[in-house]
Amino acid sequence: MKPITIKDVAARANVSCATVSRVLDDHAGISDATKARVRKACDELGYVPNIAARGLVKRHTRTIGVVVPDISNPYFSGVADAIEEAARKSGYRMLVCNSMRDMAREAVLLESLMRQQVEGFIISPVAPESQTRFESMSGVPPHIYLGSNHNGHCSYVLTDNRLGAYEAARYLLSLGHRDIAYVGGREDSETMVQRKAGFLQAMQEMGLSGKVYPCAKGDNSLRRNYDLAMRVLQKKPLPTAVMAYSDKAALDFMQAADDCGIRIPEDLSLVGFDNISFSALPRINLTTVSQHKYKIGKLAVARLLEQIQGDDAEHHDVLQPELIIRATCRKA
Amino acid sequence: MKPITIKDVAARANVSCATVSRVLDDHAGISDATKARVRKACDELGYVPNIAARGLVKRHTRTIGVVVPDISNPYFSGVADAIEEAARKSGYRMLVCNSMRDMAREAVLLESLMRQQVEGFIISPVAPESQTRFESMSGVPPHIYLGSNHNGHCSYVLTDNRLGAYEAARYLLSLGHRDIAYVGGREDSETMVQRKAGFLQAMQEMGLSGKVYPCAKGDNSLRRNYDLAMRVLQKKPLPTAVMAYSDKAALDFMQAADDCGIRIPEDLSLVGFDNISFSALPRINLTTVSQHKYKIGKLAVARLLEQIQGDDAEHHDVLQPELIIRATCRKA
DNA sequence: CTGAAAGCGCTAACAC
DNA sequence: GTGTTAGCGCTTTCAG
Repeated sequence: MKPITIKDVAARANVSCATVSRVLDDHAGISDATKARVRKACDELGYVPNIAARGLVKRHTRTIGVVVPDISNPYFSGVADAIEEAARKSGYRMLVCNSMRDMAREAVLLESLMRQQVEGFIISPVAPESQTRFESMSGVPPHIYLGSNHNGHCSYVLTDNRLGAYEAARYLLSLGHRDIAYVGGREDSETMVQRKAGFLQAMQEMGLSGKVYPCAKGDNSLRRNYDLAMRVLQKKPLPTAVMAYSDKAALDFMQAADDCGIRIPEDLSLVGFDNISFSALPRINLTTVSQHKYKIGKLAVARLLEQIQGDDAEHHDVLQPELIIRATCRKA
Repeated sequence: MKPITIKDVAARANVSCATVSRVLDDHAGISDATKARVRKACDELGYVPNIAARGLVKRHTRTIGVVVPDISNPYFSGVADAIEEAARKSGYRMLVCNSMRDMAREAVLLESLMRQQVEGFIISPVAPESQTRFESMSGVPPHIYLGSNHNGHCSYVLTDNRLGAYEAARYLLSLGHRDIAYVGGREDSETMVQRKAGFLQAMQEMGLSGKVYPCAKGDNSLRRNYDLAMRVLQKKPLPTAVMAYSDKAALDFMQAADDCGIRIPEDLSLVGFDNISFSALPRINLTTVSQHKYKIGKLAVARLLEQIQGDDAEHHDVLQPELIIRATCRKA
């Protein structure tokens, strides 16, 4: 049972392929009679147009690619959902890929997306070097960066990471904490650099020096945050508060603290970053900095579509973070 | 800057398109000299083959579709990850879609996948009626069902839902619970029917009757589980234990219990189903029934590929669930 | 209003 | 070894 093509439909409706194509594309100037005949033939045959063939001749695919470092992280799946919705509303399809924080894989994915003739893509790069690589490639289609892993000379949409971390640190400070540790994040990530800078700035303004414990470079293991937390939890004296790079890192930290019998917030205050859905869970109730996933996705699609339509201006969209105070912090 | 085609490469390397095609496809019998020349031209031009054009002539796309009801649920994103990995290892690409538990959307997605000429798909259907619909359509490619939402006359891979629920109920019973409520799930879901049956069977074997509180039909709101939990938590007397349809529902139940000041497990024991990653979080520590996401995904791909290669036998793969005892249950 | 023909980028016979 | 040709399924001139 080989696939039904436009020819089969044409034959059955006693018209030419051109006519079938026209009614399927809703062209004006077709008699109602033939229109009906063609539609009927399509139904009877169960005809499904081959979108690739169409793309070939139309020279567009109405498809965008999305590549995120970790799709099972609710932050990224939330953003991807928002992108999908916005894209669909504009008649575009979305292809999502998971780079798994691996630059080599990221490059492979990008090429794969190009082979599939995406008209553009939205990427949350593994590291700033990703951009360098893209720029060295030829024929890279329009794209928008998500987050801070780029050199600034490009279109991007991000949450003000520095500000978010700054505000979180200020909050901890206002609670009387002075010995605050920053935990998690990879040093080769620009996002990390900025969050760390916000943290350090707030500390310095108080004449304090904050300690930073980044992830070991190149360690992408699932346990990396947990292991790191364990190391920090051995310190004596224990910091009175911890700012985690992300909610995911914060949750792993919480796990480790639990396993050590260190209570949060009684013994140690904790704040995250991202406001993923699971941070609002009962018992977790993580105080965190919120990024607006929906706005980010929507804006990224809008910018990408502008770029696809020929707007070659650089757009820098910086969204404001919001401190969500829940239950993992208390007075020092 | 229009896209580079095989012609451009051919021209630059002073060969025919056919030759370029041959070296790209690693055909035997090409002189090393031309091979090198072609490769060089590709690099210099930044040529990226158009996979759609190739698919047109090869009459295959090496692509499979996956449709899940809720990609932001870690259970499904876990399965999708496993599918992607298995597919990639066999030289296939994966397209994931999110039906959002909406049958109409599910149908649209399926057609969209067919337009994209997927060679087959793996679907976790919204409801058993989905299958009826697929069967009424013509030209539907090979496919594998995930879970229980089908009539059994098809290839599927699932976890033994009845057994899983049965074992969870037995566990609760062994702890001395007698007043157990089953909460969540939609009644038009076959998965629900089976889990409910396992629960009820265990109860009946003890001469008990279990109460079941399903979600309101058609309610896909984010709050549905929470609202339902609230209703159950108003009951007097309160059941001493609750079996939730899924971990997600269990987590929402926990939230509601917290908000009511009802303690888990002190006042009420709770068990979930799925063993999503977040159930192992500190403080959550949900006792649950585990489905093996990785095995499920891998097996589904293997079966689908067999089917694509012409094996038209029906395969029914039923995986054993595993009760994961954590900290949300205690003696009645 | 509709058909014939050319061609999108690529590969697969079949020549030479 | 390599080129020529035809054609995958579709849309789009250009005629009529």
